[in-house]
Amino acid sequence: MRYSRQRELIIEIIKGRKDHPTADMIYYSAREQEPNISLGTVYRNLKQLAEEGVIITLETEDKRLHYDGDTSRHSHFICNGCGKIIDLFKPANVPSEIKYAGLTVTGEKCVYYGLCGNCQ
Amino acid sequence: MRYSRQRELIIEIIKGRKDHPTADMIYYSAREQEPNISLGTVYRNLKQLAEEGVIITLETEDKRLHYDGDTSRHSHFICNGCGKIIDLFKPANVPSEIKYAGLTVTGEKCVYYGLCGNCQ
DNA sequence: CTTTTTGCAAAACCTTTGCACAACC
DNA sequence: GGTTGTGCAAAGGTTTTGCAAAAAG
Repeated sequence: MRYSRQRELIIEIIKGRKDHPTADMIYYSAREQEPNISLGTVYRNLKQLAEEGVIITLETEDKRLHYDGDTSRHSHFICNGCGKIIDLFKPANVPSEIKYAGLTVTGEKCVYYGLCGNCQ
Repeated sequence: MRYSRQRELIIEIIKGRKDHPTADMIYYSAREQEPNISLGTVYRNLKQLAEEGVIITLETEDKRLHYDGDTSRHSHFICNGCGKIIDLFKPANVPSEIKYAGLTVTGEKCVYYGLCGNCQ
């Protein structure tokens, strides 16, 4: 991966926020500093960065991919009221059933749904 | 929700298989018994059934929604090799961090990624 | 008879891609 | 200079929707 100003900016944006933005949120944010950046470039870089493991993707019920700059092992909570995504740094335990089934686990994505403090 | 032949068929298809099909897989399966059923009808019913809690949705990295007729509490394993989705009936534990954060959990979706027995 | 559901086709939506040009090394 | 990345616009794939007709109760 070569250096590119656009990619650095995208990485900086994602790593600098904790709200798990979608591609177009990142696009609009990027345009503030780089007015000519295109949506295609944003998508291309996000895909590449996710494949390289620099960032993480979060598949949610809103059908849009969310991105997370924090690659440490953690889970997420999504509020059914306001849609906010909250990091949970105590990840779920891998079910013991997995070893009996002969499966090798290399990653996990656990999402908890419910209501946040403001919404209940 | 009124009775409809098409909806009954869709429910029967989903509840009758354990492979977590996508909308179009269900559509093709449904057409075998109901040749004139439309994709729109399948999508409309799947959405409705998921909202009513009759079936469950699974958001995966392949960007297509998968449906699960088993609504009991369980997790999933997705093989990075063959894409197969395997049920894990020992669900993950809810992280204790949740209660400290003032969150109320009403649901969870845990997906484990790795390789199944055939792919490693 | 009123309301819900359907089939069809078009639209909406998010994401990917082809291409010529620019940037990187 | 060869390769990778960009901007733009068009295309792709999945899901939703408007509408008139059909089915349900």
